[in-house]
Amino acid sequence: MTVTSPAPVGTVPAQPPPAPPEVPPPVSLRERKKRATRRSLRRVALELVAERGFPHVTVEDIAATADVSPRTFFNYFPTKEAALFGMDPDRMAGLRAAIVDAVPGAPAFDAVRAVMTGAARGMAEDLRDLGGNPADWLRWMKAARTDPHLRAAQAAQMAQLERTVAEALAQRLRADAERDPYPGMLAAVAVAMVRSGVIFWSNSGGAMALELYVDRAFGALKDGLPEDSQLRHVDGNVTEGKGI
Amino acid sequence: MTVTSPAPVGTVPAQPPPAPPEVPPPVSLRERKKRATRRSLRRVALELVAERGFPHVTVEDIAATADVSPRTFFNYFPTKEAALFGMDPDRMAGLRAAIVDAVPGAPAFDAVRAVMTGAARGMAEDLRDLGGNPADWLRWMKAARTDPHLRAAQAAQMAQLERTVAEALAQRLRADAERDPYPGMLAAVAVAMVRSGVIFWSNSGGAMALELYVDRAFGALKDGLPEDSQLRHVDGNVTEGKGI
DNA sequence: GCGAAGTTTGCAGTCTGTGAAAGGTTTTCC
DNA sequence: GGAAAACCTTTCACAGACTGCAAACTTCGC
Repeated sequence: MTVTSPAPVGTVPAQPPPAPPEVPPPVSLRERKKRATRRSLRRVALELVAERGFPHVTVEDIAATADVSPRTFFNYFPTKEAALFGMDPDRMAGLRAAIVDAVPGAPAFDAVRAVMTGAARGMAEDLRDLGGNPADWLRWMKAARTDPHLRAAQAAQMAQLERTVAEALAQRLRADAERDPYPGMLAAVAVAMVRSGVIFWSNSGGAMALELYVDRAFGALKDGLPEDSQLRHVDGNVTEGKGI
Repeated sequence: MTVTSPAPVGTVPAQPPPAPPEVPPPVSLRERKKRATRRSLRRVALELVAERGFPHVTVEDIAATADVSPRTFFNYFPTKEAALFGMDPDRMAGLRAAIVDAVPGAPAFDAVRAVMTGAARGMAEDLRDLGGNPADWLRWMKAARTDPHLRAAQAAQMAQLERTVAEALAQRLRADAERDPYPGMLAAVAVAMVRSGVIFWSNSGGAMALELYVDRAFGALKDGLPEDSQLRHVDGNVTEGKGI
């Protein structure tokens, strides 16, 4: 898996990140049922929260709508919030592996950029899979930014993601995460760029693919976060003269 | 507010950020009591959690130890977590104002760097004020990074800080936070740098002032997060050859 | 088939967080 | 000074998140 060709440096635009190692065989009945249940709970949770708001949906509601007992809900998700934001463990593990192995020899920044961009695509796909129309998710994302409860929940989730990324980076760089600030900093920044991408993707009404926004955010970062990057022009609406 | 003087660019190192507008007169008895209660609750919460771990401390414990009713606890903090990590609203407002007004005309990056560095000093002072010996907080900070509960709580708190910073930046730049990604991105990155600073400050055993770590993190960021920055050498332990 | 292994469920109980109303303090204004 | 107003704390009652446990049920591997 070692790439001998000169590592592509500079912009690594949405390069199909080494597809997370597909899990090919083990799809037993049991496994399929579990996945179905998980997905069902997630879908229902999303729907109910979208229409009533987080505080007005109880776990009992979700469970009932998904036709399982409330106790089962907690077999799948540790908290009510997790049903909304939780990445499933498999995907998380895939992400981790991808960061460790992606484009060996390339700078960590570029590797993490490529991987996070790919992860963004994955998230968008998940959303699509979950059904519901785009208008729904956009409304939903807005809620996630508005409602304090949801904000907190999302933050917690992002923190977990960040930790995973940081650990993977430390491994990639053979660094001691306790002593070396670099992996943690890079992880923090990378996750921040993903969040930014998501926000502006949803603000733009999902005009372009999510991954493009995320990749752009990384680009802007690499350029030193210039106050007048192309990001300013997201929807062709060039604003200017914003002070220095 | 278009600035005509050549904007000071480059490092703006730990310039005493325009001291948050001191609240000079209104220290009525009532106000003093409230502050005492808040501080007491906070201190007790910290202590108990430090010695027993977050899940083994109930709000009832905290309230009892602080000699108030459990209901009163919730008059001060919306959640159990908030007692541990919550910045008080005054300080938050001060921060916001500082970002809007700091070093008028300077690039937003430099302004936010200066203000966040100052905020870091404030945090360190708060910790000192709260009493307990340094060893205690260091142990505490470690716990905050280790325990999943605490991590989540801290993340939620940081999200709130980030939002405040983003709004302040938008105001400073006269940007529309909905359309313009820049304030949000910069805020995300700035808060990430503060967190990094805190982490490495605590890892280093509080050797140098917290603000220095935070300022360094900003410096590293400005230099494009080079994989071999001086940050690598935090404790004189130069590690090398970390892949590209 | 059949036992092992894994899942779902009901139950009982703890803890967080909130509204409402009553009882105390502090403040404000004659 | 002293009362009325404003503000805080407390008590009570309650909804809802979450957990441990043991019984009932499915799926798996042979």
